[in-house]
Amino acid sequence: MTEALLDIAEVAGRSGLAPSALRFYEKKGLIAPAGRNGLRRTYRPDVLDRLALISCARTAGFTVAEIGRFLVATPGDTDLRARMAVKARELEEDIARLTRMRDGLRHAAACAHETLVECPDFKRAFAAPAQPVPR
Amino acid sequence: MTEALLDIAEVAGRSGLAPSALRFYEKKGLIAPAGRNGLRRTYRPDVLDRLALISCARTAGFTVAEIGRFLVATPGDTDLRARMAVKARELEEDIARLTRMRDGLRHAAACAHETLVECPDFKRAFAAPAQPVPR
DNA sequence: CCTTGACTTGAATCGCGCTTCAAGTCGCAG
DNA sequence: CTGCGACTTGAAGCGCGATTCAAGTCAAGG
Repeated sequence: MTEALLDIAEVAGRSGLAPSALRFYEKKGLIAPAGRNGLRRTYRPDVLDRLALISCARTAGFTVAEIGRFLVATPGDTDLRARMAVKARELEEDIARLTRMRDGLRHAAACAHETLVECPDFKRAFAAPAQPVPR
Repeated sequence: MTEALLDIAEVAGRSGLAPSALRFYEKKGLIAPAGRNGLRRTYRPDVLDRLALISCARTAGFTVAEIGRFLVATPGDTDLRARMAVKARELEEDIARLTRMRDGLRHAAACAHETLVECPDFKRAFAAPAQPVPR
């Protein structure tokens, strides 16, 4: 356990993130090094969990700022809990959209219309509820 | 049917996109006006379907360039079909990630740990298979 | 001690997807 | 014909999420 701390390069390697990204996240308050070895940042291993979470949230469409807010959440922060619930609902919609898109793509990879746009099945997948605008 | 064509403002209104976005998409080859009325672009009504598709694809994470490529796809373009299949598989993963994220958020909105990061249930939701790196 | 080479910093740059802006052009009502 | 106002253009700007760069600093090894 004398080697408990990870060098930034180590963290970069294991997390799959660039060192520059780690510094970027630090500047944004998402992570913090445990200390330094000379100038070199060193991290506690559990930063890897945090980074996994961050990556996941990023690819789920959260902005870095949002993630930062979530990461400092305490149980008393009902405001933030509400925001989380909202986000969960938004994710629901995103999932539905992605699912439609996936099905559309699957069909598109198989159907035989001149161009995608002419495939009625494909189009049907995107009766997007963007702006109903009846008239 | 003498009024078959839509003015750009009309299209913007019905599609929920800004006129500037329409011009932007045109520059990128995603859409084309049917003609002009003076300087004013006019569109065939079916451009709305196309725009719905585009919006959907955008929110599904496709870049404008990708969408452009998909839109000109012909049945013979096996390359592109392959790419679509790949995209469909990627979407699958995205959906899985979003689902995990949603579940994590739902839990987070309810659980009672000091900070999110300390909630083992929450963390468990993100055993991200980013970089396994066994040793 | 002096080199090596991986890190450090802040600032600049990039790619994407638009939006905004200044300046110009048109159709149409009066 | 005149003026209004909604459009046109190309170019510049913006927000985000990083990456890249130049210049500096450090620990360890020869």
